[in-house]
Amino acid sequence: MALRLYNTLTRSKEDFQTLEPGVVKMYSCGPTVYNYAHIGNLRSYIFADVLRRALEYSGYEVKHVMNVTDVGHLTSDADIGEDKLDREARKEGKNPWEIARHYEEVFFNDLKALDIEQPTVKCRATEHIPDMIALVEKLLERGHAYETDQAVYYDVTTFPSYTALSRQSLEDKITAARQEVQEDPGKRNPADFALWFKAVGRFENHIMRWDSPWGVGFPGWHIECSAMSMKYLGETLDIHTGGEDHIWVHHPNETAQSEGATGKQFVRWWMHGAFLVVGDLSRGVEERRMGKSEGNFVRLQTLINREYDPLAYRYACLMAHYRTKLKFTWDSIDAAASGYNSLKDFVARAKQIGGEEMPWVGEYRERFKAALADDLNMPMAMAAVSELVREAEKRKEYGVLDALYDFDKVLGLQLRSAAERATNIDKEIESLIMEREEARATKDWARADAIRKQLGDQGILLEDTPAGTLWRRTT
RNA sequence: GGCGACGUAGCCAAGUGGUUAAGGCAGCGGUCUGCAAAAUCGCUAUCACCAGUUCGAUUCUGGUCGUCGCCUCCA
Repeated sequence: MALRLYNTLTRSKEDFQTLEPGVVKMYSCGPTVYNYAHIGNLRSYIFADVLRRALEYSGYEVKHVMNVTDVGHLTSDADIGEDKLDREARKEGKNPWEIARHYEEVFFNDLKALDIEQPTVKCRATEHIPDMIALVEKLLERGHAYETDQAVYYDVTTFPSYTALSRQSLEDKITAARQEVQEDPGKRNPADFALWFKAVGRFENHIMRWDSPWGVGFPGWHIECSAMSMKYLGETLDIHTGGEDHIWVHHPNETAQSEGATGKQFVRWWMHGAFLVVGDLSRGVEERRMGKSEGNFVRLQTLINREYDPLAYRYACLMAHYRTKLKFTWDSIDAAASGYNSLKDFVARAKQIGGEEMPWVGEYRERFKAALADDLNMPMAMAAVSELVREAEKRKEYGVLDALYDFDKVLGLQLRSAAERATNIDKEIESLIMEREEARATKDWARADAIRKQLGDQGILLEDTPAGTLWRRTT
């Protein structure tokens, strides 16, 4: 199956092909582990996961690398500011490494709950400092970088295609827009960004620090992605994913660093996921990105506490295209939960009734694949799923599980295990159901209803259908 | 101030220069049903507004209004 994927670099959909036949080298910008990830962050990883699964579904082997930013980024612009990990560390009375490990663990647990495949390689920034230093040295050698008494900077004027991805002219940007921003007077251009910070001035007490050719300090906040992606995947990646906010700063910087060092194309497909937007959830939606200071911070755990299945959130994400912002409301997650539940109910029913796959199912297989191939149009793929289900019900031909389980390789909604869990009953319950069948045959409604009630109390719902009595666990 | 995106039914959300504008959720009415549950049928959108291009625009162009994002670490 040939995929067409939207490339931010060209702002168009292109026929996807790998550099090396059959193998996709894919890198995803991972989390900064100084706080919990919210569901907006997680949407990006669901997007990357669907992409990865679609590639695997298409027959590729995917080498997927994700970084863990445990160095901490600065809280404000440019060359000053408090390190986020340091700040959290002081607040919680732990050292930055402990903080980072905690949030990292929670993050990967969230991914697991969302049935997101683990990256082939997870790499921590703090464990790749020598790789970063080597890269900075190379950039210095090649004349892309310069040193001041505060830091080592990348000189963006040495990289002519710096704005190719962002398509924003540097002149138009406001620099030092915020009062607290203090620029290093040694910087040559406002857009120059740090490759290495020296532990001087405001950073004198920075907790995380390493030796380097430029003295004790810590790496800049873009260099890790260049160093680690090239270390594990080579100088040219097939796909690089991230949130759409990275189009203008982080990814151009990564490109400048990598291509500046190698002289080769860094990324062939840049792919960016759109934001989840949300407002004051107590009052309906005002479209606003989720943020810690916005009062709209929803974690996966928040959903779990409200008794939503994490996969209902995944389902909600699948109902919107990855390049379109998705409005999150309690109504929308309710809608997703209902839709997901009825899909699970259907597979449980189909599993019990069974049947051979009829030729008409082929049309839906084709529709699903076509939707997937068209830049991961999951809403359209999900529509094909819904219509497949409706068609099966209408025809009373339930041999559609092979197709649905096949689709689920990409959807990641755990349909097979949901069906198995829902229909798995022990001997005792089975014999009660049979007893009830006999009672119904003799119109002993009192006994039949008593058994229905008894099983209902155990979380087992019975459905009397022309095909016999079906059951499923509702808990 | 600069750049960009978006505005489709009660809610979420696809899509297209021209037969009936996907799908999900919610709602209403009917069928089926011992009960229950499910299923099924029907109903619910002049595609923000204005103008232009066109034989024809929701889809292209321009403008207006509104919303949002980026320009600063942030998915």
